[in-house]
Order: sequence, then C-alpha cells, then structure tokens
Amino acid sequence: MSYPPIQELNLLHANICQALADPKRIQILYALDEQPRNVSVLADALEMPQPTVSRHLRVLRQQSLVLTERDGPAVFYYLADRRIIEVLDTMRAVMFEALARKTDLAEANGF
Amino acid sequence: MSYPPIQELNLLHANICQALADPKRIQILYALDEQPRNVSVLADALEMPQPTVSRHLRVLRQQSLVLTERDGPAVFYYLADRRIIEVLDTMRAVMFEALARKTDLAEANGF
DNA sequence: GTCATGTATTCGGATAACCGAATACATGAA
DNA sequence: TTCATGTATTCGGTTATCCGAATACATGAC
Repeated sequence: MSYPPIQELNLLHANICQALADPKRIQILYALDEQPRNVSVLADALEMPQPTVSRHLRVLRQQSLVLTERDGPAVFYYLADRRIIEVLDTMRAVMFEALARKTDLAEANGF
Repeated sequence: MSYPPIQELNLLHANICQALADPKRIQILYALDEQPRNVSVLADALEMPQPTVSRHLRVLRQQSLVLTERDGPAVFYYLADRRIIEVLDTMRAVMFEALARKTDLAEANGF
C-alpha cells in the first residue's frame, strides 16, 4: 500500500492556482466565458499582442482550464469547466469583503 | 467619472490566486480549516521549518486569507473566510475530472 | 532588567514567470 | 507548390518566488 501523495496532490492543485494567478489570464478566462473565440479575435478584443495571448492560452491549456477546436487555420478556445468562473467569482466576493473590512478598520483607527 | 479599473481589479484578483499557488500554502490553509493553530504547532504538524511556515503565513495574511490573534508570545492563525476552502475544494474536483478526462483520452488512443 | 518561548525577518543563491520582438509553424485555398 | 491567414515558439533580459540558515524581534514570567 502506498501513502496518499498529499504533497503531489497539493502540487497539482497549486499548478491550477498558478495558472489563474495572472491578471491577463483572468481577463482571458472571463472573456472566454462571455464568448468562446479564436486567438486573434481574442487578442483584438483584449488589446493584447497575439503572441502574449497565445502564450497565456498555452498555460491555461496545460492545466486543462481551456479546450480547443480547430476551424481551418484558426483555433477556437473555450472554457473546459464553467465552475472555474464560479471559483473566480467567489474569490472576487471574498476579496471585496476583505477590502471592505480593511477599509472599515482603517477608518475606525482614524484614517 | 472614472473607468472601472478592470486591470487593477484583475491584478488584485491575481494576487489572491498567487497566494494560493503554492503546495505548502494550500496545505497550511487546509490545516487551519481543520483547526486554527499557532505557528510552531502548525510547523510541527506539517513537518515544516518554523520560518518557512511563518513566511507562508505572511503571504496569506497579506492577502487577508488568514487572520491572527495574539496569545502571549504565541500567534494564533485562523481562516479569514471559509469560502476559500470551498473554492479550493471546487478546484480540486475540477482538477480530478480534467485528469480523468485526460486519462480516458490517453487510453482511448491506446496508452 | 533577564530569560525562555515563540514569531518574524534578512541574506544569498537557485528556479521560474513575464514580456516584446522576431520568427517559425500549420492550414486550406488557389 | 505558393501564398495568405492565423497560431505557436524562441530568445534575452527583467522581475519575482522559494528555500535553508542565521538572526532579530516580541511577549510575558520572574
């Protein structure tokens, strides 16, 4: 019998988080949730250079956060699992409340 | 009137994700969910050096993911918001399904 | 004050992330 | 095959992260 590889599990888990840990990738994920698109259309919409978008998409692809479908020379990207957006939304909510708490605290201390 | 600073928002958001993007910090968060503890007790339980735990806790604290309470010379750490654990759990579920999909795909291709 | 306990920080080096710019690659049409 | 379109990769430099080891700091007891 082998140990449950908790360390390994957490490493994989951390890799997912790492893939989410970039402002542009977050923007890309929300954009793909709004509407799946191919790389250059996405790059135009987000006003990012195409290679930048492509590299970020690779990171998301490597973590299976997005999937692809070819359409001639173009490559369509779409979310692999919409729960990732729910996760991001929850994190945002938590973040806002934490910020509010911090602000209240600061004000209570006369700032 | 000012633009909604989407870029800034996503940066803050990414900072939260970044704080989650480390295997040891994930382990620490789950451990604190199980039971709030002070630094050295946590370090013993997780078999990590005390300075390592302290540095990771600082990262989590900076993102308001954990809060503290002094108890003499000891410092008690606890989760700021249990939804973070729900987020982590959801991510794990998504991750497992993605892994399963990959495995199925590999097997379907004769591996 | 001094000490014991517990916590946080600093330093230095290794590793990894990010970007712009340039370029290579893939696909389908002609 | 050649070309146009769309996508992916590489290179070089900068910046950030992580750790072990050592050390500094904080708190309360005495």
